[in-house]
Amino acid sequence: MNASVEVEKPERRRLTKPGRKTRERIIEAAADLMFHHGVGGTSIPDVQAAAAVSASQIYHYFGDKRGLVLAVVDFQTDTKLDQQRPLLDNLDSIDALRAWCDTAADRQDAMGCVGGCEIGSLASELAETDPSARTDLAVSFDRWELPIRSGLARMQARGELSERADVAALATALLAAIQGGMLLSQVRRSTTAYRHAVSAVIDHIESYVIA
Amino acid sequence: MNASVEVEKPERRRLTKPGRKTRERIIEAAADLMFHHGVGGTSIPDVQAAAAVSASQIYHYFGDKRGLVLAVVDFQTDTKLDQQRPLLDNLDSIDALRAWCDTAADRQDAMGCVGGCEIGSLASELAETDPSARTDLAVSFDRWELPIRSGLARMQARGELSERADVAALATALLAAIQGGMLLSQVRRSTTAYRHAVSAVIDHIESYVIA
DNA sequence: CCAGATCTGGAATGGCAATTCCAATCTTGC
DNA sequence: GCAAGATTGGAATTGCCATTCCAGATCTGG
Repeated sequence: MNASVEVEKPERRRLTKPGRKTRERIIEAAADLMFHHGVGGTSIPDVQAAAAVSASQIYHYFGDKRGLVLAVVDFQTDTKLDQQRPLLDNLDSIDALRAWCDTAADRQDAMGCVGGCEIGSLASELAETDPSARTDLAVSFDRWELPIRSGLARMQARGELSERADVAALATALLAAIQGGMLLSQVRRSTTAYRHAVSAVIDHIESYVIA
Repeated sequence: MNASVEVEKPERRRLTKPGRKTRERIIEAAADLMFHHGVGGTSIPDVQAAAAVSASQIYHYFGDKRGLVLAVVDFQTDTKLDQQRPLLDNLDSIDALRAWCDTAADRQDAMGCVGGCEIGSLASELAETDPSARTDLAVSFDRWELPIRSGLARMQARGELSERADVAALATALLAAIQGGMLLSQVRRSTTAYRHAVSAVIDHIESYVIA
């Protein structure tokens, strides 16, 4: 059983110290470019310039552009989830849910609603283009949804949420509201839609709260 | 009031009968390709082949690729709104809202959850790429949201919905749930997320219904 | 029917993107 | 410290794409 684990990433050991640094620099530059201009709008020469590396370095570390894109998907998922912690891991009250969503709204306002959601944008662009990216992004959304569901489940276990509440469905609904709200807000350049969307779903969750 | 209509497209008169037909064929082919492979994944030669036209015809009718994309945005908006009628114009009961959303879910299931929402996909890909496309898509979403809000407003005017309900916010929330649900469903290849998302928001709307 | 405009075919152009290659230069385990 | 392997630079290759051009065919109003 551990054989398969070792096979998963055997070449990781072959990365030297400066190599790891270069690899990381490439991913960060690519993630930034792809967030602002889309995957299709980001060329390898663009990444070269932004990361100050040569073409051979990119191909050395990622094989081809698809490989780089997959690395960016992982990076953005880790980054986005990390930046939401510790709020994300403590979504076990209505107030916590609201505060968490408000934080995202304020951050979006701060950047002028440019760019939408890092993961959602990648998902939309890659879903029909790159099958392995699609499955990776499905995992990303699962990782995002899990702490929401866990928080709701904890509320339910504590008896604060009705047994009739389907916490899995509610977590999915909230994530969907976030994604759809972000998209509308990006297009409209106003977080109003995002705020209305998450507010509606959280209000609905609140209706299951046991007074 | 009809003056503005005539001013809107003054060169339309210069399109000859076969010209209009060719133009339409190009748009339909481009819309289909861009839906399945994205705007960036659709080249002019691709459109040429699919529509059986020469390059000069595309440039004759649309100027450049951006012009074609804008035409596709308009076409997809008109098409999507039309295909939802007459349900879309009669969203003035909870049952009507549910039936309308179910129809979309069933259609999505029928195509294996491939492609997501025609408008949402364009929006995500073009929002930061093409400013005029972004504003066009903002209008598209407005056109979509309006009949939802109108239906809710009618319910409220009839006294079926509490005065405390913010019908504009609720309409936005439902549209966001649709978009986010579609995106999650596209990535997961299952309409479960879409169904949960719209169900949550419609349940919330129902909480404002006056028994 | 005919003149002017529209429409069409197909080749040419110029640029850029993805990828490859190879030689030279570091890093690291031993 | 030294070999083996990792890393890097930069040019070269190949192919495709957006766009242009122009000549010939077709259409439409009068």
